[in-house]
Amino acid sequence: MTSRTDPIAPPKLTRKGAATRARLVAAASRVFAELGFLQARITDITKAADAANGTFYVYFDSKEDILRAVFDDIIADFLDMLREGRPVDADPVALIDHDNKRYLVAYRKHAGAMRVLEQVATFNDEFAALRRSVRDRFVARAERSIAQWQHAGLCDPDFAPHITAALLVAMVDNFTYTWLGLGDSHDADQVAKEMTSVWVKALGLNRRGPDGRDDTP
Amino acid sequence: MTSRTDPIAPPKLTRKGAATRARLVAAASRVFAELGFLQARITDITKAADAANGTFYVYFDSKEDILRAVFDDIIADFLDMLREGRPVDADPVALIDHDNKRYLVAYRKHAGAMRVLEQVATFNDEFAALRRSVRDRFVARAERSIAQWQHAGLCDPDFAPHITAALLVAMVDNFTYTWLGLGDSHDADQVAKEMTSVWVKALGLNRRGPDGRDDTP
Amino acid sequence: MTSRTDPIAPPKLTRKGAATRARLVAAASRVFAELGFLQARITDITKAADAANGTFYVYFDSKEDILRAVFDDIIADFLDMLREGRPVDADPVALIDHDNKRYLVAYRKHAGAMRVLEQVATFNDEFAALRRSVRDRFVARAERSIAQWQHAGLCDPDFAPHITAALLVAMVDNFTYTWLGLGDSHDADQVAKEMTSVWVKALGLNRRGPDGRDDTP
Amino acid sequence: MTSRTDPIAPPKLTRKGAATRARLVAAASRVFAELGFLQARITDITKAADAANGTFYVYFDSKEDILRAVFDDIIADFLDMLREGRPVDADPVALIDHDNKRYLVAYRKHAGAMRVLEQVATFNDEFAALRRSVRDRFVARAERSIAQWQHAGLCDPDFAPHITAALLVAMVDNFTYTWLGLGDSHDADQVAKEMTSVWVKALGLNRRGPDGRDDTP
DNA sequence: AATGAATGAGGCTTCATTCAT
DNA sequence: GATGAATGAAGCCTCATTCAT
Repeated sequence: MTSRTDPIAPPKLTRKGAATRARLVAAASRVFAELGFLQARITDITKAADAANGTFYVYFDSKEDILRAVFDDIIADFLDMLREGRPVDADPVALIDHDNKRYLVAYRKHAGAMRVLEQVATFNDEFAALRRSVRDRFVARAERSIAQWQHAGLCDPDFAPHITAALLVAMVDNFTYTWLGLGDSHDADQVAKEMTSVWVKALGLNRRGPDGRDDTP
Repeated sequence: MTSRTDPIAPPKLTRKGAATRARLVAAASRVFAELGFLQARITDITKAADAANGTFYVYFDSKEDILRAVFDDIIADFLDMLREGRPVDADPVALIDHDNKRYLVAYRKHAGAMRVLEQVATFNDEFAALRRSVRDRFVARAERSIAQWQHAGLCDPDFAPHITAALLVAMVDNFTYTWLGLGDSHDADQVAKEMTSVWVKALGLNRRGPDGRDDTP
Repeated sequence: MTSRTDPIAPPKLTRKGAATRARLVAAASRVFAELGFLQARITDITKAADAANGTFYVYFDSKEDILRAVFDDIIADFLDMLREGRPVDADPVALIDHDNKRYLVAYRKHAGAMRVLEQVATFNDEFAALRRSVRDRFVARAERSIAQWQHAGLCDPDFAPHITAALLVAMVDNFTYTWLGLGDSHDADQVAKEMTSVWVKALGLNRRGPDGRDDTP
Repeated sequence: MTSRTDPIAPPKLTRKGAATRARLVAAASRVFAELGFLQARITDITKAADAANGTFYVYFDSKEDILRAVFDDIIADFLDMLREGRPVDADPVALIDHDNKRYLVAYRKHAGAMRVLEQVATFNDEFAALRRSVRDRFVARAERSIAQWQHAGLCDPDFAPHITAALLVAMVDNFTYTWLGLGDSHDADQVAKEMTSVWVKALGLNRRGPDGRDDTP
């Protein structure tokens, strides 16, 4: 059951059809965020989209299918936000700080959807894979950076990059989930600061000033 | 209708009744671990317990109710395992190392149930609260220790104990979930080592040798 | 499925057994009156009798069976109350007045059970027959009296005794049901007075004084 | 959840939908009349309507809900039949005679439904209220007429209109139920005649001839 | 393209009754 | 005689999905 959004077989939609489809996706996004995937009924979605029940199946094969479409949009935006404005050639600390802050911002924007993804991943293999792929991407990026920094003598050489990256990503990921997804209350600035601080200390990064000298006390 | 597991009104069961109830709970534990909560049907549980369908309702009101009973046992054991053998008066590093290792061992033992808890917590408020309470307990303990260490001058004084504790617990919690709950592959010894290492470095702990001298290089 | 109360095959009960059985019947009477037959569960009865579930089936075959036992007692008492103190050789009016009043008193005493009978009679042939037999007894008695009075020239000769008796019994029966069974509010003295009045006028009875003279104005 | 028959929020049905709904109501009417409310299963209704099981729940929430719809139709027709052709300015006797006869005709037409109402009223408060409201309407009308006649000097002034009206309505109501609802056998003409006769005599009505003179013997 | 009616598989739950002790 | 655990038939109801316009 391939998604209608499968780029291999792009469906030809009239302008009106595309609009209806988009309305459904937007409605689904709202409904899922509010009720969760399990609780949401097809009817809730079509009602929210002001469409007839049967219209749903003109564009989607199943609830999973429209969720896929919802995530297509959201995950793309989520990833875009993370890449956006990433400093080139910045020192490690600045980079980590930027990445963490972007993550928090992006997560806050899509907290509803992320919570849904967290839910669906617990019982659906496909979305478990999607959820994992998002994480793996971060782990891989972090791992790459860490290895580089180790190689360049910018941080401790004595730990396994992969596990450490996985640990730190788990930290960011899950803390953010409980905070923004589930409603733990924390001060945003402090969170960003401490989060970066843990990374920096865990990696044993030497903070370099603008002149390249190590300014660790 | 109150749960049959309500500690306020403990039902008086004959030996036989208690045995059947226990068989159902054990069966439910297995079935939930294998199929997940959502996928599991009452019938799966009674079949696994070799009981008639209606027997289920002699002891439990609903799938949620028996899950509660399953968790009654498992969470208690989980927490017991964490407390077990905790060194008294050990230095911080040894303590952290112990706690992390115990956590991993306990989690491995109950990985199935923990995965179920993770699932149910995404759509059921009661179990979301349970899941959170387990976490909060760890956060609180960590926070308490950290504050002590800060006060005693054993670790960095410059960070907020609560957020840092929450971050590190999130790390352990979620890494363990993806590793033991979802099947990421990692080397157990290495995980324990790096996990503790991140804590130690994040907290800026001074590792003391047996003679009490700071042996940080 | 014959009742355990079947007089043809009287069960031999020990003193203790008879007591338990009686406790169950009494409990059933209360429970049925409070919840109605349909709503009442066997469990409600045994609980009210402070007996174990299975004990019920030591003495009764089914819910219908114990209801039969409940009615055995109650209908007998109901009929006894009606016969009790019936004046011999009284004039028709006094007789009618007495019968109506006794009916109201007896009904009030057993209103709960009568309501149950009314309910059960709507779906169970056996109890429909019981309910009808109670009524038929009254109709027959009234019809007999009326025919006598017609023959004796004490009332109008121009109406069919059977239908008129059935009409007047329906009136008493059903008015009493809605009043005492369902909770319509009326003044008891007034009801008795008007009820008798309708009978007297409907039958065209000549009220005789103690000296036997017609005292109709 | 409000009933689909809620007049406040009338559902917009297509012609086809309305037809299916009507088929279900008609089927329910038949099934209830034949089996009684309690014995009837949803499946019996959908089978009789030649519809799938789930179709029932497209239009109704429960067995009670469709019964409401059945009664919506039937009670309305029942009441219409009673009003139909009521003589204006007729003398009391003619009016009573007309009302009684119409009642018998209307009841005969809807005997099945009335028996169902009698059943459901014994355990369901809503329908108990409906059943009572039908009766109260008659009592109120009778009471009004009686009071008028008393005021106009057309009948005895010495009795309480409300109780007497309630008594006479109980008579008609319940006699008719046992006769047409439960199958007592009586001659229709004779019933109507005696029924009216009891009313007339109970009320002490003076039968006026065409010239307005009292023609009571 | 859009509609909304129709479907029916599937799981839950009750509780009268039976059983083993 | 008394117990209380065990049973399973029976019917309800939901809702994703299909169908016919």
